[in-house]
Amino acid sequence: MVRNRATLKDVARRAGVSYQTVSKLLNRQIRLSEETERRIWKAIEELGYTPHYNARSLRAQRSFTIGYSWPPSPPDETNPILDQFLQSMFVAAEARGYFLLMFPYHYQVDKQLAAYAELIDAGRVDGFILSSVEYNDPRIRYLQDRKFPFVAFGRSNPDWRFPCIDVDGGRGLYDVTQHLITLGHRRIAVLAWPEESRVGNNRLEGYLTALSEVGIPVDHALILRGEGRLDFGYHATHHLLSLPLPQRPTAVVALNDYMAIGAMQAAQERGLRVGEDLAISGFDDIPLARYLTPPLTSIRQPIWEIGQQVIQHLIDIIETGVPPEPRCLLVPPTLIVRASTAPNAKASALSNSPSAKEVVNR
Amino acid sequence: MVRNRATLKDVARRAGVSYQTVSKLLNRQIRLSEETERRIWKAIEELGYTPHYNARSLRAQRSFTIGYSWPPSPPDETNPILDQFLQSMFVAAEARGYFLLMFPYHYQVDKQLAAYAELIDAGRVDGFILSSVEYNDPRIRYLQDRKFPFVAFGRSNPDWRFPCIDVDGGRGLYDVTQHLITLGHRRIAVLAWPEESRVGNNRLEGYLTALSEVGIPVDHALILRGEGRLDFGYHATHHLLSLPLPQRPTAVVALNDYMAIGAMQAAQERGLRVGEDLAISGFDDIPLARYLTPPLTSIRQPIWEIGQQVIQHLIDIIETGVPPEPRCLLVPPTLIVRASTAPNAKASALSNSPSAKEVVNR
DNA sequence: AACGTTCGTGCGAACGTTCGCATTCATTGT
DNA sequence: ACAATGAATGCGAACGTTCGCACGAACGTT
Repeated sequence: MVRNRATLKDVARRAGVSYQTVSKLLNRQIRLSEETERRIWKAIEELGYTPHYNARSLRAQRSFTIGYSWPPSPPDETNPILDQFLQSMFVAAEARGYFLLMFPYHYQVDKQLAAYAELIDAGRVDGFILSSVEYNDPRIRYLQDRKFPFVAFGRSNPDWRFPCIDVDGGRGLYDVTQHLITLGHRRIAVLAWPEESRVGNNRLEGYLTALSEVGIPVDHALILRGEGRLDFGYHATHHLLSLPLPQRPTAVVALNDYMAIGAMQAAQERGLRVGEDLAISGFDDIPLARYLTPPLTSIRQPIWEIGQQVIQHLIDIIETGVPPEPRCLLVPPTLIVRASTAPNAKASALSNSPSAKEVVNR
Repeated sequence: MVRNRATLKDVARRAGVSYQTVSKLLNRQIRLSEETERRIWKAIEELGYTPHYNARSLRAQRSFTIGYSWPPSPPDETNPILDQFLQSMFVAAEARGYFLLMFPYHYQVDKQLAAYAELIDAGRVDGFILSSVEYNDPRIRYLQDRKFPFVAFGRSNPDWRFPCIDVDGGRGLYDVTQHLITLGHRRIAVLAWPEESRVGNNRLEGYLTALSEVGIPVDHALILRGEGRLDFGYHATHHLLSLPLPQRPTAVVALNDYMAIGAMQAAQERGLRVGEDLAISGFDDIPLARYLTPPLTSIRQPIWEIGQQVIQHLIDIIETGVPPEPRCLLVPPTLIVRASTAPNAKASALSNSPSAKEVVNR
């Protein structure tokens, strides 16, 4: 291992100043004569000097590091936003001189909190990003208790005040439901998540609002709850399609794309043409959605933007010491209309190939 | 921010010893009288002492941190193994007291190397994990030059010597090709990657070996190369299916699941029953594979195991200073046989629902 | 009785920064 | 002409560890 590090002292010696002067120049805490400054920069250049991270952090009591941990996805699912979210966060962090530190996610609460505590006590991180936030999330309670900086991607209890950013899933569901209503649908089923799911409830609200706005009564037989897997979408849709005709839905809104795909399979097995005989929509806009037969209408979350915001916000809190406004920032998702909710047979047939053109709302 | 850190000196004072003694006890560099040791542990416990990371690293000139960066997946694809690979790596790292540091991937070579150089010079990492390694990878050259520890997930130039672990993609393709031959197929097409693709070439070899072993001549019209996208699989398969009957393939082996899905769509559009009229297989075994209609035969990479190995190996190199054996370790993937390569019509029809049972080879 | 050995513990220094205050020197106002 | 100002730089200390060596006591050996 080649360890030829140049230190501040080396630079200073070569530039003929004291090493503290160099430090201050680098931290912009001082104004030097043009001449001296040039000499110092030259020396830095020539020696290829890079400040030593641990020394700086030790003295400054700051780590320029942000901790992040997330629950692994189950073996039969892919996390559709992970890659983009992470990439967006590094880029935002790098721009301000920070890096991300990753650590394992523990489901056991005490182990989980111990992991956060250790990183804090060891001075390894200046703040955390939380995701997959649920009701009564113990991490939020803990970090608030310790007054340690964090920003959450996702909301928690409505009466808690903490810095967070979330996709307005309710808005997404409102948009797609309204879209279906405009197409003439009146009996719209929804494949939802369990009642404990905070994200699920937020989304469901948008559906209910859209219905009530135009005076369509809510039919609770059309709201089915499950674990968000493809199987559930498949079986639930079979169930819906075997309801007596007057109650049978003409459209199915799924809270994620996997359930929507299951729904499509069920419909196709029964000989229904998706988009014409039964409209189906998803959520997440996974890459595959546009390639399905027919292409799936879905809702795209502005993940890149969220990664940027979440990091900027956290660094602001770290560097100013004060959360500017601990309210939750909601960003709207985008409805992507494709053939699975086509207005009529013709549109559906035309867009049956992978190169189908898409309609993006907003 | 509550900053009530206890330091070594606090612990030492309370236990009535010098702080260096406490340090040595924690690092197991010393044997103490039972009595003293108990007092020290008690003090540590009572004060909730956690060693300060930056101080330790500064003195020890080690960061207990591993750097990792990977190319973001294009917007119309999901990285099917990212989540599991990362999770596996943190768990392995944590077990040995390390964490992972993530940083953005730059496509421009000089920027890319600058990122690696800065992390090294700043003393932020003790080693790197590389992935998406290609021929003549500049990162490998650079790190070897600097004699800085790293382990690659993936091979590079055959004549380069560096520590690496890779999935034996050739073996995977050998297995699936042989499987198809056993089912009676003789004209087996392959949807491959561009010639510059190292991974693609490794895999293709297995296909060629399997054919030559049973004396089937290679038909170059059946080897189509493209970018690994769904569209390519779709169009290539349409092309294959319009070949004159004697040259037309009865099976299509795709180098990833997305191309396989495209192939399935093309076949179905032409009214062919996948698994009966045309066998199709993929690679990666994405979660969706088992839910397709029919379920897709694919090849599963032992990602968890690779994450573990890659980290263990790197930490061994870091801690001993010597790469034990710079050869590439190849781990075999697993062939998952499903209905898309069913031996006959009956099997195919039976396994047409999401709950179809799977056959796992090896 | 004198002499190594081992055990348990302590001490001073160093890792490479940043921070606060002190110092030098030229410039300015009166 | 002299104190007061300000600009440019230097100095010592501190951050919390780990490392190498030294030291005294207890013990068995010659």
